[in-house]
Amino acid sequence: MNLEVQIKMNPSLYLRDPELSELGKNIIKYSIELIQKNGFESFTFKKLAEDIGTTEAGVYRYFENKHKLLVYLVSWYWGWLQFQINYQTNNVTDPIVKLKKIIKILASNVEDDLTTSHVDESLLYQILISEGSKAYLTNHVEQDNKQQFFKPYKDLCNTVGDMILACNEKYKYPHSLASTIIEVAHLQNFFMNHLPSLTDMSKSKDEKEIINYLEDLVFKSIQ
Amino acid sequence: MNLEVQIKMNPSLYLRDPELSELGKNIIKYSIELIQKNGFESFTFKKLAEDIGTTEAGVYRYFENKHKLLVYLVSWYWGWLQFQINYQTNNVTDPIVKLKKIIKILASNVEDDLTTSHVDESLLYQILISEGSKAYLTNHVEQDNKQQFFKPYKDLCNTVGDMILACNEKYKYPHSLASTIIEVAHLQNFFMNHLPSLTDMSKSKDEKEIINYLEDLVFKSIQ
DNA sequence: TTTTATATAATAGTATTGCTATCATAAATA
DNA sequence: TATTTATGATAGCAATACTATTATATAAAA
Repeated sequence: MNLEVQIKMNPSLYLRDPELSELGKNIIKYSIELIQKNGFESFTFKKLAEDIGTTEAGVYRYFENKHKLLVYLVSWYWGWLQFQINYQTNNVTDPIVKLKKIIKILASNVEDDLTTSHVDESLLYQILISEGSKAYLTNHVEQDNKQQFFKPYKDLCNTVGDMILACNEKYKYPHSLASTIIEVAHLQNFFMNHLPSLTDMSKSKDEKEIINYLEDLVFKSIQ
Repeated sequence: MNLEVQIKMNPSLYLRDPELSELGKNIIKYSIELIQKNGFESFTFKKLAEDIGTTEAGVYRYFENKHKLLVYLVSWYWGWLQFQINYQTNNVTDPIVKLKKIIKILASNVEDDLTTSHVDESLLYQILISEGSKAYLTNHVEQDNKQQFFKPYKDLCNTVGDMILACNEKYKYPHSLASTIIEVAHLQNFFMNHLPSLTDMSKSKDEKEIINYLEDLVFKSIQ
């Protein structure tokens, strides 16, 4: 038996758990491909169903609508990233080294994690960059928040915030700086690739330049 | 005759210039109200037409689709803000004072500017916080960019970047820091109001705390 | 084994959205 | 006065965002 990493998901996000059937796993797999390829606006359950070889009604049995599916994917990603961060910084004791490691993970292009067979993390990372903020930039953000849809994101912010405080317990804005790092990592990546004049990254489009920028920003901020 | 501030707009954004007719001005005025109230996703030209007292086809004569209208509003805002910044920092010589002033303008709740009768800037500011990034977070960002849709935004980033360099000409990331300030000002405002645990702002929800955070971030970064 | 619950496929149908086209009329301009 | 131009009114159409129904296959429970 293969050891598969399981990310525990909020059941309010789905009607039927997509991890528990082939069709469900295909919905996840193909929706990631389709959203990454054509963007969230042009993504429909009908197109997804055609790609999978099922019907629109079949997809609706798993997810109420495409927004819930997006929130599911985004939550899954943050849950997976939390796991990666815990795993990769587990044996690091120096908080500064740890925080640098976290920044690197947040701003690096992700490689496909083969222990999660139905999720291509490198595609999902691209979705997070372009579509991630649409998960919360809605008129119903507060209802969604009450249903805990953003818990994995908040947990990650807390992890980063705690690490900031471990570096400097007197720093006044650990949560704001944490959410800033996470968002700016994606924003600068998007700008670097699509609106480069909004950044100082060279034409090589190397994520390492974003990591350098973020490290400079963070460690000067917290001293 | 009243002196009205006119923001010069990119003609590719509209089919007919909305500033030149009553109907056009109503499209701007009521779209701002409707998007601010119900969010961009649920906004349709049909609902807008009903509010104005015209027909859907009437709105389509001015704007190709709702995305172009959003980009129009966002561009208008950045153009207007550029004007405000130039005007309000005109007589300031010290670049540090000037940069502080800019940060304050970027992160402050805007009051309605009475010299622009068909635009309520305080509502438009709310739209920018919740919907602004959707103007560029699309699959067609590069085509839109080629058509100069984001020029006012880039111009503003350049202004801020120049001021950063005026404070410290050796700072390595003036454009990235500029786009970071602009985006984070809105993001932290959104989080403060809807997902407060992602920030360190108190329950008073005072924008001044965001200004303090940004000042701390910027001036520690550039020394 | 038989019964029964469960998942999926196939199909249909409906309201709304996004958009285009046509025609009549009113107002502004030449 | 003739004519261009903007608007209003209406129609229509393809795609989107769903919901409902029935049939069939399959796996679990009796």
